[in-house]
Amino acid sequence: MSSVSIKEVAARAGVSPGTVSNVLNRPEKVAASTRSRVETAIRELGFVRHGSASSLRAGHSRTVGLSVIDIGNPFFTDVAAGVEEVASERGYAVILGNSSGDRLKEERNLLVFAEQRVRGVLITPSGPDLTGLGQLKQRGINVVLVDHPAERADQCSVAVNDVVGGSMAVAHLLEAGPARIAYVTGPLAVRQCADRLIGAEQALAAAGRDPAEALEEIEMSAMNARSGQQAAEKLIAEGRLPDAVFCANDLMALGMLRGLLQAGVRVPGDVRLIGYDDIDFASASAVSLSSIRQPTHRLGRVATDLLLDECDNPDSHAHQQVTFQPELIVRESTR
Amino acid sequence: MSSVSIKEVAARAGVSPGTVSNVLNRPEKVAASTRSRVETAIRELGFVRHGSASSLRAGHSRTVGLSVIDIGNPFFTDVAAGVEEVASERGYAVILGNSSGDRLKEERNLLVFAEQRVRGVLITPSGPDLTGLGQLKQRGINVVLVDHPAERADQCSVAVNDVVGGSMAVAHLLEAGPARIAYVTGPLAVRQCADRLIGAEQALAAAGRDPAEALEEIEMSAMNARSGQQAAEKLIAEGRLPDAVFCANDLMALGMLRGLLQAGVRVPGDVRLIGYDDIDFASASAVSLSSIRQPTHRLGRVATDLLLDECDNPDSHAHQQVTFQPELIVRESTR
DNA sequence: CTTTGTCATAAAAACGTTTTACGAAAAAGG
DNA sequence: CCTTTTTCGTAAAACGTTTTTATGACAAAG
Repeated sequence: MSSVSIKEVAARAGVSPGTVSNVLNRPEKVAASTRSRVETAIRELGFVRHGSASSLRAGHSRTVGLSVIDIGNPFFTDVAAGVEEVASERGYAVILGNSSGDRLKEERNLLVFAEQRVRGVLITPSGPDLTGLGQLKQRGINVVLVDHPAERADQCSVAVNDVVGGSMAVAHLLEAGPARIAYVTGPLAVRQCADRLIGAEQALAAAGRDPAEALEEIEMSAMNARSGQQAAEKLIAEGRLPDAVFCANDLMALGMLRGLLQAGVRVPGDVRLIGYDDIDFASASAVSLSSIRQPTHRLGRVATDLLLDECDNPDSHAHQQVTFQPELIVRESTR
Repeated sequence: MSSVSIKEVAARAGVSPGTVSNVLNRPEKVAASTRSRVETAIRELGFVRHGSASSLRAGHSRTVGLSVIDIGNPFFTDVAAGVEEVASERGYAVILGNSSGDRLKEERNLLVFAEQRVRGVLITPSGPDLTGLGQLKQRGINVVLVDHPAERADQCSVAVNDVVGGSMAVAHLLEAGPARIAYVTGPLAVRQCADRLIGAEQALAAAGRDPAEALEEIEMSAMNARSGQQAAEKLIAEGRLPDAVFCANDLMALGMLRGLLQAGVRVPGDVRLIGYDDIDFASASAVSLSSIRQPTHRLGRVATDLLLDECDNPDSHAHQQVTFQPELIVRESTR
């Protein structure tokens, strides 16, 4: 109720409102004695700056929007944690939006962000169509793509090379000798899934094998543990187990692991298994899971650094498309 | 850049700015013909309401703050997903803060919320000291406690009965006959951990056993898979394995499971194991984990419903302290 | 002792909405 | 046909900041 304004602070400190604003925003512009007088007044009155008034007048807020595909996936959770860290350090608030892979929901999120006049948006697009983002940029809202390389040089992006990751995974599976491999994936319309497949095929080709023959694709609609287990049941029902399985993410790999073990298939004895993302639970499962590690937390941090740099230094800012390299983590499931 | 204001919409529709505002906020107050004229003008110009200006004048924003203890824990992730769903449905934006169990960080979050003049705050307090929340309420910001029962009747809260949950877990472990049980927990200063211990002791007492003798407490500083595995190593090093282990959350239980299996201890053969939270990964692990399920998603949804009801109907709103009951989920690890 | 320049502060005008008080026109009532 | 009520719109005043321009004091320069 009792909202104390800059005016009351000014009155108590015996200065004008403008001076209080200067203390808040350009402390160096005001004499040390007045400054400390104002500061104690602020403390005594428990004044908190009114963000809306501030951003209305200043023309920009101290918030960023974060739109992710699935907040339930540890991958995105780690990214979000990194984003929150940096934003918080630099005095920005994070507005969270969960698109659930739904284009409509994603657009609703962007509308909310626009209404809040966020300073910038961090987004993992749910699909290949980025028109909505162009509109944001027209409105002066900066955009950084997360886990999605920018096609054009006029914007920042952070991503991890999924082709390389897919290649690493399959090359590792082939180390044990020629093998028939199943690639269990989410929708191939999802860029990450498609890129990992390309990498897998490259690795097979490099080993002198024909992908069409040595690689079986199993495309599921969801990318969670349940769908991984369903894929396992399908493989078992068909009766011809592959020598190795590469899952497009760890959630699916964990489901696959469970399905295989339940059916009495030994991992890695009968089937070698590798996942993707290296989520915490990958190492905690009973047969610890080999995986492709992505620098998730760092992804979030760097994306936010880029975004806030763009916001705070619009002139000197140079757009960057950062690509990280994934890392192979070998554990029991492929030993 | 091109920020179109309500004025330009008004000009194009041939009405006054006030009328546009009415179309936006009280559509029933304006004649159908003018309304549609205004609406097409809005569409044609791509007008988006300026949230800051709106909340400055109206005195309240359409945002809520969410402060959680660990966004990396699937428990909180599920809660957050529920919160985001409801908020989004009702046109509110969610500002996310991660306290990491750090009191200072939590206060910084609350300050940010206050600056943004959020309509309300959803918070899982990181400790027993709730003074910071009192200040918020003085400022007219509604507060709903999440996973923490309110002590006083003047505010809303949603929680799950942790005493009952702890009791359920241990009673279930005792079904197989008298057993020596280890309770592997996070800091007992955390209410949830302490309550689950109380429940555990009650269950033992009800079975006619002396808790001091039949229950060993192992208190770890963190509540993740790593600390669970450390606890397992400690138990094994000491050489006297309990008959059953109750872990204060599933992350610790998964670590415990891994530690035990690696040492050749059979689960549930040698040691029966139960966790808490029933996170997705509990059922996906190779020896699927018995657990105490909490309605996490629902917790988030109900909390947000209560908060927004309090915001939108301050007069008719009746404070509620909702307590859910947990549910025992039996899987392989205790069969 | 004047003039010039510097600097801290004051005063006032924005920012884009919502809201209040009020008028005009239309509908209802006699 | 004249009142009374109702409906629909307008104009203008907020909301709490930031920012620009103006002002006055005081020091340095002449």
